[in-house]
Parts: sequence; structure tokens; C-alpha cells
Amino acid sequence: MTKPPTRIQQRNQAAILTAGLDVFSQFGFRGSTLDQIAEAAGLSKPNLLYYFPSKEAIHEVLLEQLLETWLDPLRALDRDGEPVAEVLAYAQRKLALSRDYPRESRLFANEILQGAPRILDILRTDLRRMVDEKAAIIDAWAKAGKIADVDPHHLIFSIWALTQHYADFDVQVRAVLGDREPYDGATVFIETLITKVLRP
Amino acid sequence: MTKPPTRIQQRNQAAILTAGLDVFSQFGFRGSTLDQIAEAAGLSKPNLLYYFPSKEAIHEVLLEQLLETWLDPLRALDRDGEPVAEVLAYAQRKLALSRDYPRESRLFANEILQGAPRILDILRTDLRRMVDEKAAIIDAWAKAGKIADVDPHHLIFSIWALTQHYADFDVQVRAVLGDREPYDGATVFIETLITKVLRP
DNA sequence: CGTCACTTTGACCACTTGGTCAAATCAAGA
DNA sequence: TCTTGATTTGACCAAGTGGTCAAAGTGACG
Repeated sequence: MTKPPTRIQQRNQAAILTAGLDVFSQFGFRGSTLDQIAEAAGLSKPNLLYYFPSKEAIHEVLLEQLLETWLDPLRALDRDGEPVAEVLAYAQRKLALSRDYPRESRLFANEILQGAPRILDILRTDLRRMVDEKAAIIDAWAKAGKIADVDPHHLIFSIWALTQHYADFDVQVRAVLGDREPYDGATVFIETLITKVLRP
Repeated sequence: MTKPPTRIQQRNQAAILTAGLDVFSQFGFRGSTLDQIAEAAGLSKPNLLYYFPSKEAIHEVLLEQLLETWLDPLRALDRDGEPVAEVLAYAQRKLALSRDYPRESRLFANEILQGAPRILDILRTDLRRMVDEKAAIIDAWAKAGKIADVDPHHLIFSIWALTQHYADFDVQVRAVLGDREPYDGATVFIETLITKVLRP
């Protein structure tokens, strides 16, 4: 029998989560402070703790929200589609995530860098299961001669690496490119790369 | 007229730097504490501060040591070598760094994720200069028809992404692969990938 | 063995941190 | 308007933080 959230609750919870995403994605869990988050959310610290019981709770909600959508692009890889087009589309969806949700990508990167203490079991079960499943599809395509015979797990890793790099290492990419916008070139490059790799 | 370090100094400074690398690479600068580092080094906190004036100083030495060797693999890319072999060798050197120095890779990743506050100017000058220089070499190879015509900057980014992924996301890679060792497969996959991408 | 520079540490400090609480303020429906 | 529940905050706390310091301990060399 939970009550529906008031307008103020909605606004402040959203502000806190946005602020938390900003701060956590940059400094990691331990490197972030409630004061930072409160300041970024435009609230006082006690007020922030009126909406979330602890620092941990904010982080937890953010990670949950992230995991909810993080695997969607891979989930959509369809065994009945045209193989090269399917993998290409997957990579482009993943790259779009990096472009449109770089903070989420960095939040995830921080969690993994710290040893994934909060999501390790999910990685070992849900993620592993889905990757194995999709790898089997890719492997079947290869065995059928529809694409080149590449290691499907490392193909998936390479797509993760290539796409997330543009979000996680954004500052380095931009430092090297100067003014030039990264994502147009990245889109073309990754498409070329995958096409060539998969050509039988 | 600086005195040569005693045996004890050598041992303790090395222990502190190793401990600092362990801790900073996992939690980032702000997420790490002197107590953690001191404990990992087997020293008391005041004793640690006898060898380094501050937390910042330890981190600074580690970053300096890192940058000293981080660009060596790229620096070695030789315009007079055989193009495909040169790029392949570069990628393999970089992958070996990930395998043999994963903590250094994660230290770097943490610094970049946090916005590269301590090395941004180096990225914008030294790194950018070297990447532009090597990109020009790759471009010349492409124009000469020796390799395919790919965007050289994104080619370099892709090698960074692919290789560093195995160090930075090690825990995720292993969670997905289970017992299987990542680097053998990665070596083969990356070699295949680059060969195919560069084939004219 | 004595000495002196090098090393180590316990006690301490100011500041930050995550979190609490009672009291004050505010908003909306009766 | 009044009431009541939702919201906000200043003051506060215990633990953790980076860092200091004087004093004690130790090693190497004459």
C-alpha cells in the first residue's frame, strides 16, 4: 500500500539520481561524497537523505536502472536476421548508447574497475548466460558459412571495447582529436571494421 | 648533492609504490586512503609519510612512471617497416602491456574516467602530437595502396580500446569466460581483426 | 662500543564524511 | 482558514581522513 509520489518527490528524486550519476560516474562510489551529490542536486544533505536512506541506496538504484537497459542491445541480436546486419546493428546500438548515455557507461566502467563488488554475481550469471547464448548464434552463422569463423566471445568483447571506449575515454579521444567530433568517424570506422571481420 | 638511497629506502619506497598502484588502480585517487596504502605496504601511516610527503606525491610518481613507458609501443611504430606487420606488432605490444601490467592500465583508466585532471595537458600536447605523427604514417601507407584506406586515428583508438579492455574490464571478461584464459583468444582475435581491416 | 644519521611510531590535530534528529516550514485538501 | 502530512534545515555526532611532531629505536661505521 505505497502512496503515489508527490510532484516534489518526483522532482527531487530525479534530481538526486541525476546528480548521483554525474558524481559517481566521475569519481566512483568511494571517491564520491554526499555533499557533492547534494550540491549537484541543489539540495541540503539532510534533505537528500530524506529521499534516500544512504549513499549506497542512491548508487544501488543507479546501477539497477543501468543494468535494466545495458543488455538490451545485445538481447535484440536475432538469430533469424541477416548475420552481418545483425552484428552491425548491435554495434551501432551500443555506440549510440556511448554517445547518448556516456555517464551511464562510465558508472559501469567504475564499477568494473573496482572489481564489480555489487554486480559480480550478475555478470557471472545473467550476463554470462546471455553472452554464451548470443555467441552460440554467431558460431552457428559461422559454421553455416554465413560469416567468417571468428571467436564469438572475443567478437562481442571487441564490440564492447570499441564502443564503450568512446564514452569512458572521451576526454582522451577529444584531447587527441582536438575540435573534431569523434562519433561520426567512429560510426564509419566500426562499420567498416565489423564488415571486414565478418566477411567469410 | 642528493645522497644515494639506502637499502631500506629502496625497499620501502618500492613497497609504497607497489601498494599505491594496487590501491589507486582499484579505487581511483579520491577513493583511496593513506591507511589502505600503508597497510598494503606493511608500514605505519606516519612511516609512509616519511618517504613520501603526501598522498598526492605517491600518485604523481606512479603516473609519471606510467606515462614514461605507456607510449613506448606506439613510439616504436616504424614508417619504414612493413605496414601490416608494424600495426600488428603495435597491437600485440599493447596487448602484452595489458596482460603484464593490468594495474598500470587501470590506473590510467581511472585517471581518464575522472577527467584526466593531472595529465590533460600531456594528452593534448605529447600524446596528440605522437598520435598525429603515427596517423600520418598510416595514412601515407594507405595512400600508397599498401593497406586499406581506414581512418588512422580511429584505427589507433580501436587498438587502445581492444587491448586495454582486457586489463580494465578483466573482471567482466573473466566472469563471462569462466575458467577460460582470455589472452590467448584475444591475441588471435586481434591479429585476425587487424589483418582483415588493413587488407587493401 | 659509541655515535650519529636514518627510521619508526604513538599521540595528536583539524577537517571531512556519512548519517541523525528535533524543530521549523510549507502545501494542499477539508 | 485550519489542519495535517510532507518537506526542509541547522545543529550535531562518531568515525574516518590526510597530515604533523616529538620522542624512541635502530643500523652502520669509525
